[in-house]
Amino acid sequence: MHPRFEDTILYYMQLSKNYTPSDTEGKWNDHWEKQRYFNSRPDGRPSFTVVIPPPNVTGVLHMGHTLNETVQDILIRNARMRGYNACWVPGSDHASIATEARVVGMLKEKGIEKSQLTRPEFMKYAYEWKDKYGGIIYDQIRRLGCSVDWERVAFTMDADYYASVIKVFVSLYEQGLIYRGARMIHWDPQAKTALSDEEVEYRDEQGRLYYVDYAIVDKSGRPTGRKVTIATQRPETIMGDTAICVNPSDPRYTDLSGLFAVVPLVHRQIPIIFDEYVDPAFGTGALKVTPAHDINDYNLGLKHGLPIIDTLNEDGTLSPAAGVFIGMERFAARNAVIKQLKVEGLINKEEDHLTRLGYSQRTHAVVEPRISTQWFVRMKALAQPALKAVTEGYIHIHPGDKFMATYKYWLENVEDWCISRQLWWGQQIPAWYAPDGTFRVAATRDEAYRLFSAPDGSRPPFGAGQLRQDGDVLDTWFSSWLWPIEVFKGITNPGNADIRYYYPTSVLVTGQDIIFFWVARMIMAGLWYSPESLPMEKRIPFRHVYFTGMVRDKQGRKMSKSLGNSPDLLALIEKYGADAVRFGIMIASPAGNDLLFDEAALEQGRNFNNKLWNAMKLVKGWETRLAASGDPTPFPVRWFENRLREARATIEQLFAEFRLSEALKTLYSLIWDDFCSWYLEWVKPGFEQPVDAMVYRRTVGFFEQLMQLLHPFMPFISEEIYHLLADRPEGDDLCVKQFVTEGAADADILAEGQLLKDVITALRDARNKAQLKPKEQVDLYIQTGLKSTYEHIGPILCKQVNASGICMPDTLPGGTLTVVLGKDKFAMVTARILDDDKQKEEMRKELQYLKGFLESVNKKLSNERFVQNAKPEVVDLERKKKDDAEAKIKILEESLT
RNA sequence: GGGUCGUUAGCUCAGUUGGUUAGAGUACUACCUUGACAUGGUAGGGGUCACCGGUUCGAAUCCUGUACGACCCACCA
Repeated sequence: MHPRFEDTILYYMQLSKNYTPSDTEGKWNDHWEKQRYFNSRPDGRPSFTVVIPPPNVTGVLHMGHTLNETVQDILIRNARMRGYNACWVPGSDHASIATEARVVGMLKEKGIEKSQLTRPEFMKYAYEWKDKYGGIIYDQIRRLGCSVDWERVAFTMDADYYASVIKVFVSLYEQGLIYRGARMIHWDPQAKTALSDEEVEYRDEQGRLYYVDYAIVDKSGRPTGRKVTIATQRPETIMGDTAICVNPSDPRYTDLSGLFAVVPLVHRQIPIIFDEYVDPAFGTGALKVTPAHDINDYNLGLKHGLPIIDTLNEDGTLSPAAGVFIGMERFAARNAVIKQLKVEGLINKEEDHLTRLGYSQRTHAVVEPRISTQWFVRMKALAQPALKAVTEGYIHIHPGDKFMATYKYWLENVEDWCISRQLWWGQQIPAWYAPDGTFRVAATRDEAYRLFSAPDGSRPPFGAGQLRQDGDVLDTWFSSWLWPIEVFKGITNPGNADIRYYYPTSVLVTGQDIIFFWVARMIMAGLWYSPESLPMEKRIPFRHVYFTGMVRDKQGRKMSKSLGNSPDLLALIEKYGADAVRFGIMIASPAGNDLLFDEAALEQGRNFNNKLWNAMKLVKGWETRLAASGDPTPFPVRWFENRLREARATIEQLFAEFRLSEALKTLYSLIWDDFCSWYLEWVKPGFEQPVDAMVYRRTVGFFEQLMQLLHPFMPFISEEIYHLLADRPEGDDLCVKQFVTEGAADADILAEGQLLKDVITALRDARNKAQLKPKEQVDLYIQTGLKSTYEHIGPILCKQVNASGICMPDTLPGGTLTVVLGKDKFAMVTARILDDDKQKEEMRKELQYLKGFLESVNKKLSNERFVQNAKPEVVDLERKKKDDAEAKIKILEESLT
């Protein structure tokens, strides 16, 4: 006996008017988990594996996550119901810089500066933060109905996971793919760390261009009276200038050869250099070169052997090397420099200038180009196979190839990846420095110490305790790129049973915004760390990538905290129910398209819940008044059986193409229109009339199948209704009920059903237009060549258009409500006199339309080239259209006279 | 500057290899509350498929170009 089924009868008697999600969702979550339906272990079935894109432990889930998790759950539940061993691994990402920035902010509010804390003290706060927000995220995932295996929760800073990251670092270093060096990198002065190129976001902004005069002197420093004006947006960097550069072909400046310029404010003498790089048309055609603070200037400096003067501290204040305004914040310093230059009369012009500024993705501080010693991954070697995996079709990207070009371009032009971060929250870089500054890379201090030994085995002249570990941590993506492997311990315990069974994962569902950060790098890592003996299709981390779009608000704006347009997921679940939230977010969300989030869609989902609930109440209500079965299978049952087969095939096809919102739309229409509006109305008995027992049994069967199809999308209500429809033995839950394959649909029966629907609609329309009240009964006469068809759909037709009965005479009675559909003509005789003129008016309109239609068809058919070139079936179709239209016109014209 | 994608009903979107005078949801209009559901029922109105040109018997669909929009990439101070 099902654990809660003893209450069913009582529960049924109390069935509420509307569906109440909060009564069922917690109950089913508990039940599914207790039955361990979501827990997966390798077995003989094929695996279907999804690893969750681990949310950052920085806060709560937003609507973008909601969309991604819903898509994943639909795929996982569908697979679970189709014979796969479905495994969905949940987890979260430590999100190094993002979390550290939030923790620092939280501490600041408490009046604690990070600089006052030791590293272990800080880590303690960070772990507390992680536990708090990780818990919130997991609760949200559960409330949404996500069928993840909670025994497989992974976190990118778990001990094993940490070890895997270190192991990968060491091995890439040993393979020469990681190096340490001084390079120009992007610096976040707020977080005081280096960033990768990908972590910088650019925004167009209105800047200002200042024209500054530099005096020209000869090589012994004597004034020449000549001056050069340069244009700059960053006057605060002039103290770092080490040259002035002009284009060698620029006639305005040829005389400057061999002369020097004097840097304003600091009065340092710098050379004039010549390089094609300078565009004579921009500004004044003269460029100040500041190698420490601009990537182009850095490259110019390298080429011309210029010194580098770093005038900024790590926090963005001016360093002693600046000589003036030391310690002043960079933007304040800019204003101070401008003011001083004006005092000295050296600024002769200012103008607005559109520019692009780089911001730190996480702290939103303006980044500084900065020369700094960091760790890098050589990307070229890793990129090659990753490119091949996608271009050669081992990994399929959905939708279509929309992102292929982007992916290809990035990999073909990829730069080395700066992976060191000057932070504490993350995996600490396993490099160990001797007192003399040399280092070795190893997973442990002892191992590193051993590496310092001379080739003859003699010990180094210092103790292991004197080794100092690199203080930096690794970029968070340097750990998450291992996610699909290490959640199955594929790096810390290679070749184990899990990794062999679950890897490669089946599909990765994620936002298109992290295609470079994560998707491309996971492919690199997957290929690099899978045994080379395996074929490509076993080394890729996933077979399909499903990109979801960005969730925006109704007005198309990005969801953000500052705009306050990002709804709270739990509040939405409270208000509409988890199924309705899932429905609402999926219904208008084709892969890769941005989704304009509108609560109206959730309302539609809630209404759909209610519709299902009431249909269940209707069907359950028949249970107590069953009559013995009469006829062979009645028409509505035969029709819906085939309609269901047809829709099932469509839905399976849409799943195969990852067109999930289309599948949901198909299902929605199947349930609401075909099942509720047509089928149930056709088989519904009159008030307090008995129901054919076989019809009841078949109807319950249909309902179950519909709930099964719906289950991946709306798991809670479908499971609830499944159990309310019948008593179920232990373990018979929709959640794990396997789909059965059925035969093909019978096209003839579907066509008859369509005819019936069309006739009903046409007759109802005529009744409406004649302003007949629903209660006014008519006598129905039909003139048709399909008498046998109308004989078996007749009773339904009568009920649906409120006719007392049907006659099929050779000629129809006059003075009636007349309807023409195809080659059939219908007449409804009413108890009262109808407005004949109005009816004729309708018929004339119809006639006019038909004549236009016929004309267009005739035009085609009289075109010889059409008849010659078009496919025969197309021509036949046109001929048929012509016949039908002519027949209908004839009937209409007869009726009018 | 380079690239990708998009433009179909008031709004959000389908429209499969070119072939019924273009479909759905939502919004809108009219009518309907006695028996599943007004979070509902029945029916209806609504589109020159962004624009110009081309290919074709035939174009929302294929091709040139234009306009507008979104996104990505790029070292022009």
